[in-house]
Amino acid sequence: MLHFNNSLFGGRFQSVLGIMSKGVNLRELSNRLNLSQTTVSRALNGYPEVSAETRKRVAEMADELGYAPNSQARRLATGRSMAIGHVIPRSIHEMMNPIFLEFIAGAGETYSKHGYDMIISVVEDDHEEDAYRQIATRKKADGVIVHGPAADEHRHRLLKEINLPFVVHGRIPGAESETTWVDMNNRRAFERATNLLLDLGHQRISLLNGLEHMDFARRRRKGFEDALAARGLAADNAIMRSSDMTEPFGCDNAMEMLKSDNPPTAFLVSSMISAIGVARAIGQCGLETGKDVSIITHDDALSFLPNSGEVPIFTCTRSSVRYAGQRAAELLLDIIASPQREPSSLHLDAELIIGQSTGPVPGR
Amino acid sequence: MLHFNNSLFGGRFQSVLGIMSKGVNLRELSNRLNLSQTTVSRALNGYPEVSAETRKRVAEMADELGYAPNSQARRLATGRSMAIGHVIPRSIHEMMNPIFLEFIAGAGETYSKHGYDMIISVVEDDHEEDAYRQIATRKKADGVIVHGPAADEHRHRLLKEINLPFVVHGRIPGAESETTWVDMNNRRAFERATNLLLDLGHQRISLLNGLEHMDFARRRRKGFEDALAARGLAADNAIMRSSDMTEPFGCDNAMEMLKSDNPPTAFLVSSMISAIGVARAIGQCGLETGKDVSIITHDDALSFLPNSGEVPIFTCTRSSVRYAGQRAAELLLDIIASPQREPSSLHLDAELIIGQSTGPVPGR
DNA sequence: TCCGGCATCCAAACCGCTTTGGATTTAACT
DNA sequence: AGTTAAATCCAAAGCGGTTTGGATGCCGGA
Repeated sequence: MLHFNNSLFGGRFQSVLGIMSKGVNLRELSNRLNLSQTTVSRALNGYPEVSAETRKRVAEMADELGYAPNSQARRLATGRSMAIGHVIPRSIHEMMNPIFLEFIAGAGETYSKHGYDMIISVVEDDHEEDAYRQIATRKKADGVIVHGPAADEHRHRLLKEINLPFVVHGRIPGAESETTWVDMNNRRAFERATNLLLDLGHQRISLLNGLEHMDFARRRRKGFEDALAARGLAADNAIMRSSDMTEPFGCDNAMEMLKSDNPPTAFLVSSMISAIGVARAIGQCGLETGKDVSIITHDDALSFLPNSGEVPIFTCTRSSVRYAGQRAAELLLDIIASPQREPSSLHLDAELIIGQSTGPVPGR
Repeated sequence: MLHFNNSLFGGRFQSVLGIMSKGVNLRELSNRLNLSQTTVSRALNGYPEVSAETRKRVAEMADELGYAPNSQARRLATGRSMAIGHVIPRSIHEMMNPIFLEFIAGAGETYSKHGYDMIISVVEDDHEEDAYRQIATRKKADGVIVHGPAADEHRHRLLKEINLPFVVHGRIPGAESETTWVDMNNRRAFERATNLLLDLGHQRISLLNGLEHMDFARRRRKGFEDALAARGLAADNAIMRSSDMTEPFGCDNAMEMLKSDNPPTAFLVSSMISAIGVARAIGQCGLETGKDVSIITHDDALSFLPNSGEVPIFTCTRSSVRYAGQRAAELLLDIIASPQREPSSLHLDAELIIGQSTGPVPGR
């Protein structure tokens, strides 16, 4: 009688009758084929020094036995972890924003297309540096994406020091030429948006911006101010706000301003989510969006907030972050594949799309 | 003159003057200490058969050299990948929803607290099964979380077959007792919400539900219908909709119904996002939310859509998905740590919170 | 006939860690 | 003094792949 020692199957032995597959390793596979591990490995990985016939045999047996190489072993042997890291500090993650998610989704598509894994670590703020160091020394990932660069960003220095390939989503002021990044043209987009409002006769425009210690928000503000300045106007701090881009942020501030002595006739908003809040405030004041008060928002093309249709709800500057995610991931994989060649950064342009939320300034 | 061969440093040699750390492995470390790898490994991992003094020496040298064990090697040796997988099929991910993100955020906290990595794979719909199989055979993760169970769910069978530990976010109908899950009481929550509306005199209530091939949406609908039935009322298909929970879904449908001959006086909505849409529609019809028309929504406590304050904007049933994520992750880690002991599932209760969006039916 | 070259395939080293199965030393007990 | 037990430490064998450096056999050309 046959004696089965369970441990032979690595403890994964499941049923004598069932397919007991899913447990073979390279050694067993090569034994079954009467070939060396070398040959089998090469056959499977498409190396040339293996005859077509052998390769076929190997392939067939491999999938008959349900063989798939153990990731850890392969990673150890090759020295590549085949994974990309995304570290998100608590502070960002407290306000876990959908834009991040959408970016991740895009990047994830690219990764899986290229056989890479995506690993995400949420860490305490003061452990962020640690997290990157660990990724590098423990070889957890072959590269990382840097999210949400601040105005006084420093992570890129660390990453260069520890020699961990990276791509920035956004731009690091002062380091544009020495880093690879994917960003949209924030300044230009907000400049155009502002010009549109100015053309419609609006002179008193409120800016509801993202957190201005972030680079993107600074650029947007600059675009806004540049456009005003070009027409000899100055921004009024009384109607500019900066915060996490939540719905209530939009509503509360809009409400307050609309009720003030000198209310804005238009709002330029950094996110659809807050723009929805602004629209709510306008409604609650008994006013009509696009008629009494105009709104232009930036639209990241989030999937759960579609702003499409023949005439979109919101007039907006639109740029797909998901697309940015895809491309950023591609750039990163490029860098990893050939570290010598400097891939060029990517400057995405936002479209300016006219929707229902803008109209000429009332009483003009 | 000293001749430095870069490859000696694994190519990671950076500067003769700088700390050229971050490259040592266990062997080098043990050489420096004149100890065996065994002893060093044990010292570092807290095994008892090492003297306190030695342990201290090891620890000091380790962090002087910036030693950290290579993850892949450790994983290969221990057979545990120290990672949890989340596979998200395209179809879900197309509509990459914020609820998922928030859950992930919660789970991520737990993982990092326990030294686990989180790996996310976005896959084509027809490769979902493959993805799970690969996770198991290639040992990519020690367990997975099953997201968004459908009414006719089958993934749990596969996972049991391939012996991959898992926890379900939500419940699998018919498999409640044989799987570990974390879910909120969807039926009860919607029943209570409906009762509240009925108590306020609303008789004609619209249900804007999530996709009803999903288990959670079915339960919610059941709660709604049960409450109606208990008062001898029947649900009217004309004012019930089911879809991805986007903003326009809420707005468009509410608009259509409000303009109909027999409009609802209240809406029961499955997500804040759609509820915002409903509120917009109400405003556009010149009506007032909470006075002319009532809304109760489910609130997943998404960070970018806070619905708090003294009197929250929306009356809601609230349950934090982030918390669910934390707990689901904990359960999963428990299962992995001690596979024999069946951890109990977790049934979260949603709070019913009165906000500004409900009021007695007009004209009562 | 002999040799170089090509096409195939293999044995063994290696990746960096954990862990088994002792070996050695020291302290403690008869 | 002679054993025994406890405390430390180590050599070497995995874990499951990839990759280097040949070995072997077969062919055509000189």
